This record gives sequence, structure tokens and C-alpha cells, in this order.
Amino acid sequence: MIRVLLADDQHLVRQAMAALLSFEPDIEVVAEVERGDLVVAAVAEHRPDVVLLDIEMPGRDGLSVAADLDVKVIILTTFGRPGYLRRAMDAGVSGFVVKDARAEELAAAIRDVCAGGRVVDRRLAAASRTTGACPLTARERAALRAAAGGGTIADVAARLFLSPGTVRNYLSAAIRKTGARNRAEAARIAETNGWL
Amino acid sequence: MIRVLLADDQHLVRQAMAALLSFEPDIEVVAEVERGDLVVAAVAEHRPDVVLLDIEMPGRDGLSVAADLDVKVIILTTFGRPGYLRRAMDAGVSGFVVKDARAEELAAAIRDVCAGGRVVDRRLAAASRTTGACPLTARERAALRAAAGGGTIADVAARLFLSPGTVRNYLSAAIRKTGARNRAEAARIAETNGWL
DNA sequence: GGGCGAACCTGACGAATGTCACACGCGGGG
DNA sequence: CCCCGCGTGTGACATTCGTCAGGTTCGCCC
Repeated sequence: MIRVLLADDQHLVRQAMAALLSFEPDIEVVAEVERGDLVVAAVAEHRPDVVLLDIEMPGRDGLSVAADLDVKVIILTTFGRPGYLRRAMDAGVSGFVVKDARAEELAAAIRDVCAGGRVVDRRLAAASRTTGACPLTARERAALRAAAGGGTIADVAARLFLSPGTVRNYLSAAIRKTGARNRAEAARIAETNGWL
Repeated sequence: MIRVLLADDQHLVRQAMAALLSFEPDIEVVAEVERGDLVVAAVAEHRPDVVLLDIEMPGRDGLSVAADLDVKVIILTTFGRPGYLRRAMDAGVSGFVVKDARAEELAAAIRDVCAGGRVVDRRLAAASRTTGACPLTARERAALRAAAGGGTIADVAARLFLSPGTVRNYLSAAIRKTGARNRAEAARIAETNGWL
């Protein structure tokens, strides 16, 4: 029996996914978690064989959680952003499945991963090869993320404890590197690539 | 037996939701659709009692689909945006459930709606009362939506066949009405309220 | 018909933004 | 050791953006 822990912030999706997996005779959902910051404790308590992790959760980011777990992890997310896949691989996850997959694919991925394999969504793997790594430095990312919400330069500078001129330089660099024509577009491009 | 049609763009979520509803003895999922523009034909073919509609789908928006259906509709969406609820009500839907609800709530909503009732998520109804209606005119909305992607004023003007000055005026009005300090923030505010 | 608001447009002005050149300190790799 | 890239900062400049005041044309309602 493969013991699975489910982490997803939407209750209905979590229950539904559990219902779906209950049809698999060799898979058992032993726990459900709705916040990223509760996953580590739940894993310690329930000792699952595989953790299904959503990325966007309250409390803590699924990708950073994955880096702290030493059980096998499958990222199960809505958004097939190339950057997500890359970061997930860096975090040492064993599988990456998008929520548009078939139920059989998910079950197969769980079995494969449990047996020591690695499973990655095909289309995403292809997209990841073409998109390449994030060209932004850590500070540029931070500045772009802070600016994405719609704040002004002064806001970003205040939040990052930087001089406004520096923020402008970072954003300018981000705009150039993403090939965008202004902050908003740069933020959108970085967002869809999973660079933020 | 209550006949249900499921419309959601994510295959796994759709299958999982069907699995969840299969545990309810009086509910039967008779069809699944993955695109908004296929819902009307599927309803004509399968004659469900209730349609579960996601909002954000490829092909066609769930809210506009709802307006064309004369069966009972429950909107089932991730995003509890007040504006979505308002537009859903205008479209004549019978229920509005967020994906963070419990499975029992969803089943209860299906039964209530099938019996002629109306079901609306409590927290969302409260939020909807405080937020109020969308203050933007149709053109302002269009301009803001076109600008949200990150394009420049000239881009928006070209896409809407308007003069750049007019676009600036619309965006300025949108910024004023949303209480934002620039386009990006206005777009974000309108987005979270479901006004776009 | 008169008033009103929305859709369109123009022109002008100040403020914010994007770009560039340049400067300094720091750490890592050749 | 010395260079290079990164983080940090400054100042100047052109462009874009946000605002305002004004104008014309509709259609709708009283």
C-alpha cells in the first residue's frame, strides 16, 4: 500500500483528489494538509511514502517546502510554468504533474515515483528546454516582484530598503532581460515563465 | 437521480470532482466538458438537471455561458471575487460555490438548486455587499483589460481602434475610480474584485 | 426640446518612468 | 593578484504616463 499525503489549499479539490485516488487499490491517502507551513509536521507525523504538493498555498510556498522534505515529492499544480519545473527539480522533487493530466497518469506517476523513478510532464519538459533559465539576478527578481503588485518606485524602494535610483536600475535591467517594454510587461513575462 | 454536467478545463480536477460526486447516491455525473464553447451543445445532448460551471475556461467564459443556459447552473470556481458573484447573479445562475468549500456543501448545493433553491457562498455574499458594483464603464473596462497585459498606451489604442489620448483618459478614469496610483495597480484592484 | 451621461477626440503640463554613464566595495575564479 | 560580475548608489536625460481643461457627437429620459 502506497501511503500518500495531499497538500492543496482548496478543500474541495483536496477531497476530490482523495476520492479519485481511493479508486486505486494500492494507493491510500493518509493525510491532507491545507497550508504549506503545516506540511513538514504532517509528514513527520504520518510518514507517507509520497507527498502530493501544490505550489501556491497560504503559509508557505510548495517549492520551498519540497526542499525541506526527505520523502518523495510530486508537485501537482495548475500552472505549467517552465520556471516552476526548474525550481522544483532544484528542490529535488521526484515528479511534476499538472492538474490537466489524466487520473491514470497521476496514479502511474505515484507508483513510478514510489518505485524510485522520476516523472515529468512531457509538454512542460519540452517548454522548459526552449525557455531556458531565469536571466534575472536575485535582487532584480525581488524588485520586479515588489513592483508587480502595482506599487510605485518609491514603494518598492521603501519595501526593499533601497534607493529609488537602484530600484530603477534593477527594473530597467529586468525590462531589458525579459525583452519587455515596461515594468508591467516584464512582470507578466516573468510571471508566466515562473521566474517570480 | 440528479443528472449533473461538469464543465472545468482541468482534466484531473474534473475527474476528481466526478469521483467525489460518485459517492453521493442520488447524484450522477452524465457528462464532462473541458471548454466553455462546448457546454451549450453538451447540455442539449445530455439534458442534465444541474450544470457545474467553472468560470475561467478556454473557448468561452463560464459566466457568459451561464446566461445562455436555461437549466439550473452552479458556478464552481477557485476565485471568490465579488464581481464574479454579481455577474453570475445577473446571468441568472442558481448557485455560487467556491472550490474551497466542503464536499457536503457542494452536494447540498446541488440538491438545493435542483429543488428550486438558490445557494450562495456565505463569505462571498458578505464581501459582495461591501465591495459594491463595478464603477467602470464598458470602455474603461476594455481599456484597462487591454492595458493589464503590460502593453503600452499605443498598443492599447491600436487594439481598441482609439486615439492614444482617449485611452489615456479611460485609464486615468479607471485609476481614479479604483483609487489606484497607476495602471498596474488599477488593473490589480479590478482583477481581484472580478471587474474585468 | 433640454438635460445628462457616455463615447470620442485634442492639447498641454508636471510627475513618474526608463535609459545611460559612472562610481564604489566586495567576493570568487583564473 | 587582478579582473569580472553583482549589489549599491548618483546624476542627467528623453520618453512615457497621469491629469486637467476643453471640445463634439450621440442616445436616452423627463
